[in-house]
Amino acid sequence: MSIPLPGKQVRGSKTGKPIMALLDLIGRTWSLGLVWHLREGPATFRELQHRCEKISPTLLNTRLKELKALNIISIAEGGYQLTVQGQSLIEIILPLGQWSIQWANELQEKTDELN
Amino acid sequence: MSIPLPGKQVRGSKTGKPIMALLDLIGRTWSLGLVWHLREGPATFRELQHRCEKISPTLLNTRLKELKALNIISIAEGGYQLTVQGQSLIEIILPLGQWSIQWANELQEKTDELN
DNA sequence: TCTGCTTGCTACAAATAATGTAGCATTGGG
DNA sequence: CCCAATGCTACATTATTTGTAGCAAGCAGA
Repeated sequence: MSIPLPGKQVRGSKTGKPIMALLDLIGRTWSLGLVWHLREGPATFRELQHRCEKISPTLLNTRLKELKALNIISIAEGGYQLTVQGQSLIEIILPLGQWSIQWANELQEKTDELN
Repeated sequence: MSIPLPGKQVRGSKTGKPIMALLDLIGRTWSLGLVWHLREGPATFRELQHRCEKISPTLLNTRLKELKALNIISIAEGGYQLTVQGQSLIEIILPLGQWSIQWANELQEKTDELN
């Protein structure tokens, strides 16, 4: 799969509108999960495999390359880490943690109602 | 692919931590894109195909079912639309629009520097 | 009622992407 | 020199996505 560069054709947009490039990126297996896990701090390749619980090294490497190319993560001593841009992205996304908990609760209630 | 129900095993978490269920969902092709497009208002099946520019009806239907089951969208007269929860999700995600524009600019600058 | 259209969706084969396992090259002790 | 750990590639298997065709149902007009 080619890297979803804004300005180039991406999934969902012939003209590569930035938001569509981003949604294309995010819509790839593990890509946001990786960013999410890097929130805890820099990590080596094997550490990332561990944080993700289960991800093939093949795909991990593919995603790392994409995210690097798109300037969301970088590699340094200590391992992979979020760039400044990556951090600003994670800040937007952070509330999803809380949201998901509430969502899980309401789904639970809904299921309970049916019993 | 089974629906990523919080509490069940999902990609990235054996115990189905809500955030992992959510990231699993979001990491599926088109799923966030669909939500994004519904932001503009309710849409019929064919209208959604149109908004997405290019999505196979097979997948569209699959995603719609998932999102319905997870209570993020619902169907009514006028077509598919965001539920209250779907709306609160979109509100979190809305800033991505702005973020992506800035991101695209900075990527552009980076590329320019190399020339 | 007989078209002729639109809509929502399914079928299914072909193309692409993700997984899992094995393992190799490199680095850093001891 | 030997051992262990790390980063990563190879590659076959399996799963997901796409693309095209087309059908059943509903509706409007003649």
